[in-house]
Amino acid sequence: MKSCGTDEKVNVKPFAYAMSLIDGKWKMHILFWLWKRDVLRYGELKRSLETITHKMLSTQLKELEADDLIVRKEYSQIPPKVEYSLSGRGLTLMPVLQCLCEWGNCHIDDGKVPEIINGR
Amino acid sequence: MKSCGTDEKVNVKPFAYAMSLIDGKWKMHILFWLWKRDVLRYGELKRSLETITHKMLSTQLKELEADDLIVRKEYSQIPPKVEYSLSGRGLTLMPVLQCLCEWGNCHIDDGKVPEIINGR
DNA sequence: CCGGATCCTTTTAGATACTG
DNA sequence: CAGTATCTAAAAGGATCCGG
Repeated sequence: MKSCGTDEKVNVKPFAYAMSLIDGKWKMHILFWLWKRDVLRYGELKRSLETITHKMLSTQLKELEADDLIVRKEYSQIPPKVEYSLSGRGLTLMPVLQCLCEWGNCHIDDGKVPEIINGR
Repeated sequence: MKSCGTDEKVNVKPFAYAMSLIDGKWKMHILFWLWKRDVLRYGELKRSLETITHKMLSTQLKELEADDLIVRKEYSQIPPKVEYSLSGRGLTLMPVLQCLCEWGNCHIDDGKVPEIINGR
């Protein structure tokens, strides 16, 4: 039974809000790797994401940090060393990624041809 | 305890595969509305998404249909009538959206300022 | 090693007009 | 009503150089 009138099953705003934080092209992928590896330096992250460029990585990292989804830890030394990890708030988002991973596992070979996967 | 060697907590490919299906700018939003409303005509969908353009909507719908996440039902009549809904496969993706909605609900007023929300 | 700034190319998105 | 096609404007992306 649904409450008649203004709202149905789900509300738009919480969804739209969550989407606005993660809809950058690489954000989910960055969160994924930080989840998988716990802590990564800038260069490690770049290598993990393979095809991402310098510019993209730094802008996306800054936005994620501004939204308090990741934490940036800078060591004052030369050469510089910067480590990234999930923030507490970022961690709470991991069930979503978990869910997505499970879905991928179940459906990756659905009969459909995923060229994306075979591609590289 | 993690299996040492090649893989850790999670695999990349299932995640990358899932991401590849939903990373279009409007895809998640379209799936969301079809979930919320069950069935929507082309025009209804367009109104629901508010700022989406004609072109975007049709291309994203075609891709979602090609990936078997939604179903397009065309009535042969004049004026034309086309209804969109989630496919069986698309439905299995809803736990992910559910999860995202719940996260949004919990974090939408985290103290952080979501201009996105206040904006309109 | 990290990452900001710049220039330039490619992609994407919006507006408009047109068809069945 | 539900699209497609075309043209143009805007944004994203890549390469490179520089500086802490």
